Amino acid sequence: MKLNDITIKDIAERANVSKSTVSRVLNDLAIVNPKTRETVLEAVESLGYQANVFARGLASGRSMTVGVVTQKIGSPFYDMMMQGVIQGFTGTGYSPIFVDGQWEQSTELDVIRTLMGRKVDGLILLGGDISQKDLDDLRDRMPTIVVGKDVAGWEDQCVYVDNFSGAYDATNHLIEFGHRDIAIIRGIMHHQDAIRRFQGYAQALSDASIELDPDLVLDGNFTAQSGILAVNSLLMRGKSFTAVFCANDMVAYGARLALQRKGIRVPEDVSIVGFDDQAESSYVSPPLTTVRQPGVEMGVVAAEALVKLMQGGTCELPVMKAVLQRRESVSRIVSP
Amino acid sequence: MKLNDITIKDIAERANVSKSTVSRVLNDLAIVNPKTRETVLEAVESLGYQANVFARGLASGRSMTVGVVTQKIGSPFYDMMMQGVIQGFTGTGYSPIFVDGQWEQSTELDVIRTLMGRKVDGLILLGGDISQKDLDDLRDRMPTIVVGKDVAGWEDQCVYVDNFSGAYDATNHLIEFGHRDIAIIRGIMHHQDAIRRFQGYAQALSDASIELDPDLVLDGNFTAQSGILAVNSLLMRGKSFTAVFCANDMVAYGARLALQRKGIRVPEDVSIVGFDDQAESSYVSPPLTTVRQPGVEMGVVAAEALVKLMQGGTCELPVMKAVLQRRESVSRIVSP
DNA sequence: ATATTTACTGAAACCGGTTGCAACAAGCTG
DNA sequence: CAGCTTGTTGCAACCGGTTTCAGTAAATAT
Repeated sequence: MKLNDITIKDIAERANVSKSTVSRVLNDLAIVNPKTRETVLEAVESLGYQANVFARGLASGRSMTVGVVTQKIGSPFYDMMMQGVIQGFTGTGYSPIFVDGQWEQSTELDVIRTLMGRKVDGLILLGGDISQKDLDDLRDRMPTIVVGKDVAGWEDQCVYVDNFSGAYDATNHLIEFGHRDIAIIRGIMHHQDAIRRFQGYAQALSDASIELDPDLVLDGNFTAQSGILAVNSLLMRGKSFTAVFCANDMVAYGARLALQRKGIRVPEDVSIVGFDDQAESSYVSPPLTTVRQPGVEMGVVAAEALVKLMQGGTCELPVMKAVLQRRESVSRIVSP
Repeated sequence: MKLNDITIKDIAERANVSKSTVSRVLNDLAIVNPKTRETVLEAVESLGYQANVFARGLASGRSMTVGVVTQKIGSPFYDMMMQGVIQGFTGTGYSPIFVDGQWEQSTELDVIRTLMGRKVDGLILLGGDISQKDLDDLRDRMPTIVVGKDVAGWEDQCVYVDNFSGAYDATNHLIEFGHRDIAIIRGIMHHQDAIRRFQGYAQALSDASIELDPDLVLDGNFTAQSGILAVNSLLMRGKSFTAVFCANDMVAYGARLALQRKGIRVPEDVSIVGFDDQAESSYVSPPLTTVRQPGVEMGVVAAEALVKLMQGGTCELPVMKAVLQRRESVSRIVSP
């Protein structure tokens, strides 16, 4: 807990060497006599020396911090990724600084500006809406990893799950269980994931020769409230359906509640599938069948990749799989 | 998006003044001729100058960053507070750095060390286990705000809710609804909140002249899984009970699921109350009666207070109320 | 008119590291 | 033994700001 005002000069004096030598030992980027090295390290140890980040940053240009732009702190999926990012950086010497883009392109550019002003060594973008051009510019300036969406030409620097196939699998699961009238509550349709998920849904229907019924396509905004609204409007219109595929788990919670309020049972009367597999989904009633996105892992992987990138290496990003978690919110349709 | 390598020297040249004058204009801590000032500001504007944080930090000792120690990223309540903290700092010029203490005293001290090495200007501790002595030491070194627990002698620097009265109210609500055999699934009992909540529970029982039955006191660890375990063990022992007060909402989810698995209905057969009011609780089935902790607000308030503290002022911290949210997981007992 | 403030500005030291370059000793080569 | 590496180290410049201190010109006091 001791705060030390011990500088490199103190170490130098204590070890009877020059500041330069101490610096060399600390960064081992030059050959130092093993004995000298030992002496210096002892001095460092006994005085509890900790380098001043500012001095180091000023002199070297490196800051040992990375900027992480998230979109909405408190949203389950982004939180998972943040958790992963922190995890991925612990022990590497880099500290993440988190900023919130709030799903606003201008805010996002603003906060990135701030981060650059803070001289971060690298950037992790969790989702986000900024233009391809700005992204490309960014990449020229500093190591950057994008998480949660794929960007054209950025194959090596993107960590994302295949939303299309996740949605396809989910929809297909419903179809296999005998469902034909499958409603979808979509996400915000200018988000890539929302689009991909819708495409996966449409493809699965098409592959099963089920015509996509526009009346069964509802729009939402990833919140539970929007799930409630969507189901209510569906019910109001008297559309018949036996299953709902939701943009994410929160929407699924809302949808389930809205159904229950009308006396419609899940899954006996209507089946529900979500997307994300947030922590609560295993424990709600009924436990939610959903597509698991490995948010934490994505964060970890992104952090590790960025470290490699910042150290001048290249990184191999694994493909992340979205896998269907079958639980109890889907039931088999008994053919009449 | 432009990255600028423009230094104070460039501004000085452009404005035909010295570096010192530019610095004075930028920090306005000395009288500068309005005309000179104008010229400098124009130069700053037109060149898009942004001060180098390292140089500034090195010279002034201030870093404009604050350290935030959380306990578990991804845990709903801490996430709410983090969200609030970020919110509270936006626009103040300070950036928060988040680190994770992982509920380990030693880790916590470690990460605080790291933060000090990064020369943060202030510290926000979200929860945490470090000793009173270490806390006191810390406070001597730098502005510190503790969130989520009360510390003796730190009245002006703690933001916390009254867990005791929250738990008291929750338990009392159950009593008023006719419950007498009220089980409790406690949190980790060396956490202050867990202790306070238990005390509130005990007091409410005592005030209603209900004897506390040790067999109805179960231990958990704030996870849904521990809620399941607790309920199962309760059921196994054949104890009769009509209500369960849970350490937090996650535990409540687990408890509900375990009951349902045994065919016990909530709230018809057994009532449940949680603590935290996380976002999902309004939408689960049945919507969970719980005690709302204003996590986001607490974060905001903490950030604002710390800013005042760092600027040499003092701060007035409002008392945060934990208020009972009555929803549908509690039912009235019909007296026989 | 001279002395003394007052208002403003610049030179230079300093913050605590990193790094290019010179220096010096020891070991080799011829 | 002179000449040249090689290994190791220190000196000093530099990174880009802040801040002390002295200095100048104008304003006020005497």
